[in-house]
Amino acid sequence: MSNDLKESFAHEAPPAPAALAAKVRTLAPSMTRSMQRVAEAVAGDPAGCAALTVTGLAELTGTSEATVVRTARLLGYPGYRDLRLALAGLAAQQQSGRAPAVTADIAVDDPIADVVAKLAYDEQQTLADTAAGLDTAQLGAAVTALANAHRVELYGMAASGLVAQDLAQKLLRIGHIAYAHSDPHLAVTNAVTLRPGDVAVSITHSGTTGDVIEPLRVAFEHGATTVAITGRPDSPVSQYADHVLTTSTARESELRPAAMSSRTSQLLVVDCLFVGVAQRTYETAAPALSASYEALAHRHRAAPRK
Amino acid sequence: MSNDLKESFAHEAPPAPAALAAKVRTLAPSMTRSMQRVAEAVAGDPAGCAALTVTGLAELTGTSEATVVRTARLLGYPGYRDLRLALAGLAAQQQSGRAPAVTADIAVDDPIADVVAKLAYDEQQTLADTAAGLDTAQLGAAVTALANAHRVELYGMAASGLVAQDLAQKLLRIGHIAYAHSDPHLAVTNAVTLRPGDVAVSITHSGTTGDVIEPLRVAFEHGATTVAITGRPDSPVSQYADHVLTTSTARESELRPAAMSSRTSQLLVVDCLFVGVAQRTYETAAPALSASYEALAHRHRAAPRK
DNA sequence: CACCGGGCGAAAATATCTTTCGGAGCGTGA
DNA sequence: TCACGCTCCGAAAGATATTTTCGCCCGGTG
Repeated sequence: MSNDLKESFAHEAPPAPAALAAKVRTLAPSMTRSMQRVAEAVAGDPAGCAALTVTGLAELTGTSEATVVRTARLLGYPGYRDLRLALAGLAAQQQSGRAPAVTADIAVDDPIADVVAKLAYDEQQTLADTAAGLDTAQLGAAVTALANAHRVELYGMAASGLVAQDLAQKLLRIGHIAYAHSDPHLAVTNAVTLRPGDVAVSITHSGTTGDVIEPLRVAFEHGATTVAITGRPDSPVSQYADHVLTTSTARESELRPAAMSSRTSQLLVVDCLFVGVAQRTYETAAPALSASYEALAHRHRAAPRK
Repeated sequence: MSNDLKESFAHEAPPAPAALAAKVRTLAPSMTRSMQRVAEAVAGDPAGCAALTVTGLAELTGTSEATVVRTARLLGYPGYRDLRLALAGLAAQQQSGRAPAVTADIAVDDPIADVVAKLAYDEQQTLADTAAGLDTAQLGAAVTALANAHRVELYGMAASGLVAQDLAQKLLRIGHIAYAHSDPHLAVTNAVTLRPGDVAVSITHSGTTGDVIEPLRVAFEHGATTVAITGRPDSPVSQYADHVLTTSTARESELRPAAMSSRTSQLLVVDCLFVGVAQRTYETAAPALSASYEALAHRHRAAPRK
């Protein structure tokens, strides 16, 4: 009961979240000298003050705990504790506000933390670009072909070869026959054996890698369904591709070779293919997935619970 | 003095500001039941929890104050008070930030366009989490070791094996001696030949893959510098690692195996290592890079003029 | 010069957080 | 199955931080 009175009196309903600096300015004139000192410190360095206890802030401003609490009250908070929380929030907002300042190229003398931030940002950008630029019709067609394929052969060299292997591994896990080839000779001889109903996939960022174009051509001519994953949809590789999936091309720099972002982009495409196939063949894919988990269980040491 | 030991063990240097959800996921498996309850509440409703005292949160989660504090510690904060501040910051960020995008799991009947969007978003999230959770001190140390290494050997199985190969390929391109191994037997026999000045890197998401722990142990015992890239910093693999680089753990679902996001995360770490090494050895790395470009030129067909 | 009133801080009172300690539950090996 | 040892967990003591109380001090005033 006595609470009712108390609450109705504290009509400063919403404690300001971010509009704190403004509130300080508004209320400053009505503050006493000591309180102004506190308010000033708070407005000037929210992050720093958030790290301080009442006592700490009192000392910093050369005042007392009581004054700090009074100031917090004046600013509309129930006490210092809540002001401090608001301060932490404000600091976090400011922090995140100036985040996207890392678009610059990576320089030789960048500190390691910047490298991490820039790389992460660039790769995020690459993912967004790829997703935006992906032709879902082509993707759907490719998924259909893969899902119904009797056999899938993947061709890719160097970094793209790893992407090919990644897809092969995943398709194998859900019971599809899929192999990746990095040896140009074997790739071609392998392509010769393909027939209608089989699928060949070539992965090349430039679209001009002869070593993966050849097997795709052979596969194409033997009647297999062919898919190209490339950053250049108008490149030679597309000639022999029934379905072309376009990866994005990010600007590269000396310290960030194109292989990096093209790989990210290719992997996203490959993941989409995989999930698409898994969806279409869910009946067999799901049990195959869990079976492969169990089969590997004994190769893992007991996990530490603590 | 006795403190030194204690602190050096708690090498989780920076209390996470916004990467809290990621940290919860990373550490959740190593948590006890009660602590998981707390972590869950915290990750689920940062704003709500920020308004609660230790006692309040303990009651909400049906646990005790002690457990709440323990959880806060595990997450890298000195105590609950600091976790609470971080929570307030997180809440403020979420408030100001845009709405949470398509966070839903991928369903069997999702149209292909949704699959693309969800995968892209999830991978972006993974990148952000990884970047936020990466310990730059450990990363820097690992880079230094790699840059000065006489020889680098990489161990990884299945998907992680591809990541290992990716790094090996890139290091080779800038003139470093680096090889990736996927054959457990060869890996161990190879590790035996390592000596001080050499570097061994094991990549395993679970941290429990015996096949890559063994070679790392052997390398460690032979005096080589060892690095572990894992999603579980407290797992067995870390035992033999001079430097532990933590990758993020995303929630997985049936159609989105953990391998997908862990691979993304691992690749970011590996890219950071590569760029770091390239920076440190720029004098030799730069010419090596352009030389390898030229060497491959003749394997590309004429690019289409338009 | 005595008085008054509000601003202010020291210190008590309270709330909150941290640590300690021992009991309960659980897996392990005999 | 039972005893053992282990870790997990919460109650309560102990330490900090916050809020409140109380009265001094200072400047203005009659």
